[in-house]
Amino acid sequence: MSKHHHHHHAGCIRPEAEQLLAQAIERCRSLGFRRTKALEDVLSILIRACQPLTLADISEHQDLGSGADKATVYRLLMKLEQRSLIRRLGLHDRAAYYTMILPGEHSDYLICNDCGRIEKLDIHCPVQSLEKQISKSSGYKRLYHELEFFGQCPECQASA
Amino acid sequence: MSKHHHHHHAGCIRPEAEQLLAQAIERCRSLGFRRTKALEDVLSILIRACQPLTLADISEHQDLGSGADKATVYRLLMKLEQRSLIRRLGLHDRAAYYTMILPGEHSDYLICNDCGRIEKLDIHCPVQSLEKQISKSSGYKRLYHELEFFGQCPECQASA
DNA sequence: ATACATGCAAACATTTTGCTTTGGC
DNA sequence: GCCAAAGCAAAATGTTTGCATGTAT
Repeated sequence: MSKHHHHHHAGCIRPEAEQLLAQAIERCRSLGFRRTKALEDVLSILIRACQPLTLADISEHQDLGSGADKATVYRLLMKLEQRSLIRRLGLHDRAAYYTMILPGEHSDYLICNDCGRIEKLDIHCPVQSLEKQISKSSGYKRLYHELEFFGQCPECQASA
Repeated sequence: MSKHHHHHHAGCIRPEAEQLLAQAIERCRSLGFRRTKALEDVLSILIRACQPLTLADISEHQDLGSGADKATVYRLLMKLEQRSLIRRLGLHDRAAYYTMILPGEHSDYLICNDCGRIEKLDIHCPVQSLEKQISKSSGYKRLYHELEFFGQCPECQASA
């Protein structure tokens, strides 16, 4: 039972959240989404969260004022992912994680194998430049990458 | 239905497979594993596979001569992972993937978002050196990383 | 009015566990 | 003979779908 704790830090401070939300909604509208409470809530939660969230995280989130059903949230996430507004990450938990795709923001993560804690890494990612090169040599298009570091966090070292 | 095809390439050529297998078994023995057919089969399959395999891939593999039960294979994989003989990867499929940890072999992957094809990348990974640095600044121990590139493979581009 | 979006429940896929039996040591 | 490992079956977890209803446009 050491794994898969969800650490719900209160969302980080994002002064431009309102603005990002408005933009995201606008983007959705132009893609043909209807403006529903569930959509606004899901976008808002994802934008304010400074870490990837699971379907359960979102559909049980206190800010989901609409109390939208898990299936509804799921379908929204699918659609948002297809339209490249969000990205699905595989972070080794059994569940998939979702995170907002924000212009100019790329994140790599540091994950504790014991407690499941996920930390955003503040590093200059050296992989970006590789992408073009790989795209060219492989013929793959629309390339992006995920880089995750796994290990044992200090607290888990102490309690082990 | 475009995702999650499993591409069972015949295992790549690995001339030293026999040797690696013998070593792995020896390692297991020294860790207290009993020498069972299921263990030998699972190790053999993982060593000969040149790509990560899911639990289903392994427990339905033709080389699993013993016909070991899925639960048995699962428990073996758990144990092998705990003892760091294999590594579990999250490659975005719903299922977890497993791959042998071989000395001096680190792999990064290129994965098609449409058909699920997984290709091992033959690149000089620029992240290795970051690990020490991150370990130092974060306090995490036993660090390793996963780097995956996702995109749309040429075939899926054609059929899209 | 029409389609898209939702809620609820059920189906699926995969992982994980319980318990009895088998077999390595 | 003892205890780890295997087999079988069932539970648990998370994802996905079907269908009737509600609602944004």
